[in-house]
Amino acid sequence: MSEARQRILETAARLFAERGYEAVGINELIEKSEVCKATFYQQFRSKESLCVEWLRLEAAASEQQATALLDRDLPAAEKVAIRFDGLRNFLKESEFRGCPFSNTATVIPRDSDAVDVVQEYKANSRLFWHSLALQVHREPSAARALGDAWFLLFSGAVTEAQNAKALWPVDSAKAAALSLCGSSKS
Amino acid sequence: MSEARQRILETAARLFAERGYEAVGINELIEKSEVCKATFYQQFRSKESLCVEWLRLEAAASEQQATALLDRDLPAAEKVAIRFDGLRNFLKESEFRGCPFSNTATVIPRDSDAVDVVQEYKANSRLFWHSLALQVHREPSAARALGDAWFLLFSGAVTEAQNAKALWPVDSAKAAALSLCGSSKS
DNA sequence: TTGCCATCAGACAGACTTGTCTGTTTATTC
DNA sequence: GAATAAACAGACAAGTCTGTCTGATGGCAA
Repeated sequence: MSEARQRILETAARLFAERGYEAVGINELIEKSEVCKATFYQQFRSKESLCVEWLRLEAAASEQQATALLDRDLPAAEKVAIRFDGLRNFLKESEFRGCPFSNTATVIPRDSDAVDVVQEYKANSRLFWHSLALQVHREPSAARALGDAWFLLFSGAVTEAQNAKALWPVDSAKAAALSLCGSSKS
Repeated sequence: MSEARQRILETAARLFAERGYEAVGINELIEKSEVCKATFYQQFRSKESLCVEWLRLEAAASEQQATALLDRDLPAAEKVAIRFDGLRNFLKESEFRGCPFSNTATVIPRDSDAVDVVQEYKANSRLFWHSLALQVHREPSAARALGDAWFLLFSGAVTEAQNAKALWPVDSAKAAALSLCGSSKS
């Protein structure tokens, strides 16, 4: 990958995360990337194609993290706690920017390629919670119900922490998630 | 209220809900409202001030609906179910447009007055769930935990139904919400 | 040396945005 | 009938946006 492309992607990741995809213009982006406009359009067909690549990279990183957590030798409840603690840190450090995928999905056209990336990320995210739930329930349908509940609590926590600019949604979601986990262990 | 103002607000409610606040321009708005630009700017200081008014009206309508539901003479679990069924209908009819408040919050500047309206709406929404939870648990802290869990499941369902353009998040959230309700009834 | 290619620099196109302005028309009320 | 207020019509300002284009510059390899 060319150095220019690399710089663009790094800058985009930072700016898009900080202020959202649509609030960052190409002109600011290339300026902060120290790249001229022609170079940008040589590396990326359009702003949208940069968006797709950015989301793909974010998804890949997230995927890796999820797999690593799943593979650790810990009780499922512990992993659930770790996941919510990680969210807590993320939101705190990023000043409650929220989920890049959901946020981006609300501002792009319905037919954008980025929509597919968002949906794929979300599907994988749900699968992560399902896998985790299978470490609690052997019965598939019960595991799926538990996984979905975790997934939705997590998503709700991100959204409402972003809205309230506070951490209580994460704490409440974590508590609820753990209680779902504990109450069915017996 | 002048007829022009009324028409603007009605059109705004429709367009903003359909495509999001930032995707709708003033020019389209006044055209569809059959109102000329000078009239718009006589009725509203700016697009942002229209946004604030729109959200206030939405919040008031939602508030009214919530109060009506709370006051009905039904078991709490039934009311929870009704709330999620209502969400299901809303998403279906609106083609998964999601929560106008959360969606708008992601596209407006952090210092906009609309942010306050969003936060107030969300706070009231949370209070609704707390009130409902108090009909299950007498103990305040347990009720608050249950209410928060419901609130977050609901929020997660809205977000993920919007992303997936599917209804399963609502169904899963409803099931989880009812199981939380039922498991603690004893 | 010659050719190639990525990058730089930045003007430019064209379409959008919100918001202001001037002047005209219409309706209501005294 | 005249005065007042509101709405209409639409040009215009000033800025934004994405994306294209031309031409210069520097490095590398055959």
